[in-house]
This record gives sequence, C-alpha cells and structure tokens, in this order.
Amino acid sequence: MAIQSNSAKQKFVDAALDLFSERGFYGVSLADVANEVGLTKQSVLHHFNSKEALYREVLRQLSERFQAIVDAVKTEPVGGEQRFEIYLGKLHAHMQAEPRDARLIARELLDNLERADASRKWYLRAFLDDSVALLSAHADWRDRSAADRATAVYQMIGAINYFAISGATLKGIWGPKRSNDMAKAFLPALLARAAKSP
Amino acid sequence: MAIQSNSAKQKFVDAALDLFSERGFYGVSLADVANEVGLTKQSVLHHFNSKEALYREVLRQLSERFQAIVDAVKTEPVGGEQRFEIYLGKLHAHMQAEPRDARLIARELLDNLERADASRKWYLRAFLDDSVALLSAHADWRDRSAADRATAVYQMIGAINYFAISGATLKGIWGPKRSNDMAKAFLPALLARAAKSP
DNA sequence: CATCGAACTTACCGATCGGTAAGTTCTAGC
DNA sequence: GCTAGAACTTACCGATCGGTAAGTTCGATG
Repeated sequence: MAIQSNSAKQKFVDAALDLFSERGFYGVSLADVANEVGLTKQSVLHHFNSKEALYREVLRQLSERFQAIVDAVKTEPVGGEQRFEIYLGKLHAHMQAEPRDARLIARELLDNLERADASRKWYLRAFLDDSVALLSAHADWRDRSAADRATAVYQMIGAINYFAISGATLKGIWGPKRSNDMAKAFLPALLARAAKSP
Repeated sequence: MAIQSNSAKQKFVDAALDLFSERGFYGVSLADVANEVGLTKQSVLHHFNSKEALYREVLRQLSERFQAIVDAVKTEPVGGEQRFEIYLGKLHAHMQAEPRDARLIARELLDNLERADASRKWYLRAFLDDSVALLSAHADWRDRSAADRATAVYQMIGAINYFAISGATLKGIWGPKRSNDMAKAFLPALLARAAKSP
C-alpha cells in the first residue's frame, strides 16, 4: 500500500504531472498518460477511478511538497519579519528546481476555480492559508486586512512562478538564449513595497 | 468585408475570447463557441477554416490592442527612462480593464510554445519585441544583454498579469472578499531593482 | 499445486471531438 | 422575378474522449 516511486501507480502520477503541467487538464488524455508510462489507459483507470481523481492525486502530492516548505520555514529561529522572506526564498528555490510544480500551480491559479471540481481547490487552499498566516506574522503586515495579505501572497506566488518558468518560455519566444534570473533581487523589494502600498 | 462588431464573425471571436481565456485552447470546443452566440459550430467553421484559425484571430485582435498601447507610448514626450514606466502603467491599466486579455496572454506565456502551431507565437512575438525595444531605451537597461531585457519584460508582463487577474481568482480561493491592487506600487520597484540585479 | 487478489489488457460503450459535404435561407443587384 | 453569393443548417464522417465490463496474467501465500 505504501507508494513506491517505481510502482506503476506512482509512474502514472509522475507522467501526469509532466503532461498536466505542460498542457493543462483538458489538453491531456488518459491515453497520453498511459503511453508515457508504456501501459494502457485502462491501467490508469484501475489505479484511479477517474481522470479527476488522477489530477487530484497529482495536486495532492504537489501540495505535500509545498506544505513541507511551509513546515520547514516554521522551524526557522527568526522573527516573522524575516521568516516570510526565507519562505519566499525557499519557495523560489523549489519552483526553480521543479518547474513542473511551478507550471501546474500557475495553471491552477489561472483557472477559474468556480468551474472546477470543488475538491480540487482544497489542496491549494491549505497551503495558501498557511502562506497568509506566515505573512500575518510579519510586522509590516500584522495590521493589514486579511484580503490585503491574501492578495499579496497570491501575487507573490504568481510572480515567483513567472520567474521560475521564464527560462523555458523565453526559449520558446526568443530562441535558445540564456536568460538570467532576477527573482531573488525582486522579491524583497516586492514585499517591502507591497507592505507600504495603500 | 469590414469587421462589424455586431457581425456573427466578430461575435464568434468575442465568445472565443471569453471561453479561451477562461478554459484554455483545449478546454473549449467549437460547439461551445457557437452555443455562446446561439448558432451552430458549422457556422463557426464557415467563417474560420479551423479551430486553430479561430484562435489565431482571437490572438491577432488581442495583439492589436497591445500594439496600440505600445504605439501610444512611443508618442509620449518623455525620455526612455520614464517611457517604460508609462508603458508599464498603461499595460497594467489595460489588463485591469480587460481581464480576458490578461488571462489569455497569461495562458499563452504559460504554454510551451514549441508544441503549439508556430504561427501562433508570431502575434505575441511582435508585441514582446517592441516591449524589449522600449526597455532598451531605458538608461538603466541600455548596457544589459538582450537576454536580460527579454527576461525582465517577460517577468514584468507576467507579474502584471497576476496583479490584474488576482481579484477574480482570489474570489475563487478565499471567497468574495474585496482585494486591493498593489501593482502600481510594485512595478517601479520591480523595474528599479531588476536593473541593478546581476 | 491450488487459490486468491492485485495488476493489467482487450473489447466495448455512448458521447463528443474537429472537420467535410451538401444543401437551405436570406439578401442584394440587376 | 431572377440570379449570385454569403450565411447558416442538417447530416454526416472518422477519430478520440472518459469510462465500464469481463476477462487474463502474475506473484505471493497456503
């Protein structure tokens, strides 16, 4: 029952992360996922009751990775002021290292979640709530409204996303030039400025 | 032959912008577009040879709107230093006013353009090239590499996108709280900091 | 060696996909 | 009134969609 990284089930999840992050939910068929692993789509349906269930599992594992980041930040022996910046740094590092996560979460934030299966949004919700809580401990943000903090978190995650995936996309638009990464320089300035905005 | 805003053809394009921006290319069928207008999918195919052609027309009209912004900025009687900030402001205002444009361009930047019809990227390409040219006139950026400028433009457009669509998405995640907008405060800080980053 | 259950496949299903062909309706110009 | 052409529809097409049913393969346990 324990998930082994080489089990067929987990291979399906990995392949699904590949494909969903590249083409989105509607752009991927169960046959696509199966072909990537070398099995049939009915084998996918054996492990997951539906395409939605497969997508949910991808999202659940993704949320675990982000939750691990949040949890790691909580043990940092620094005050709320610096803690959120550490959090941004770790978040950025992870999205750099796992561009599939960056792309999938970007798609998820872009989608109108009202239309999707309601259970989908639950996974991101927990992670985003924790992110807002981290920002709430920041002195600059303690007296801001919940809506302000939510907005800031959303926009920063969005910005980090674009930083993380810019390399691959730029290659698609401007050709295979090497692009640098300005995210680490951006983020503290973003945060400081946002805290002062009305 | 002139496109009238009330012609069926243009209604199809408008409906397609609605749907493609919400659900992406694969999430929309020709029947969906037709239903939105109250006609049949074969009527869509009468005006556009294919689904790709319909999408291209949506993207072409979108690129016209962004090109108009770039052109308007070119006539501003200020130096390159301030011109790019004016450009960012106009860009942000447009994406605020036309969230469908913001969403569609966000999806387009997110997609791996290698996979898509090559003619798609042409539309964005012209607009993005002009944006990079605008940034090149900025004193802080004149001596940076082309790759640096491209990266900065891409990341700023991405960030603006997230600012613009945050309201609707936050409503989907955190419920119908009002969210403020920090973009205008963010952008100059972003630009200044990016210019100094290595 | 027998059995059992998990993993996986073949064969389907109805629905829908993008797209084609062949009309039908409507309007403008003569 | 006739005709031409654009706009639009009905009727299909083959392919593929997500999903179901009924096995078949296979490894572990007795």
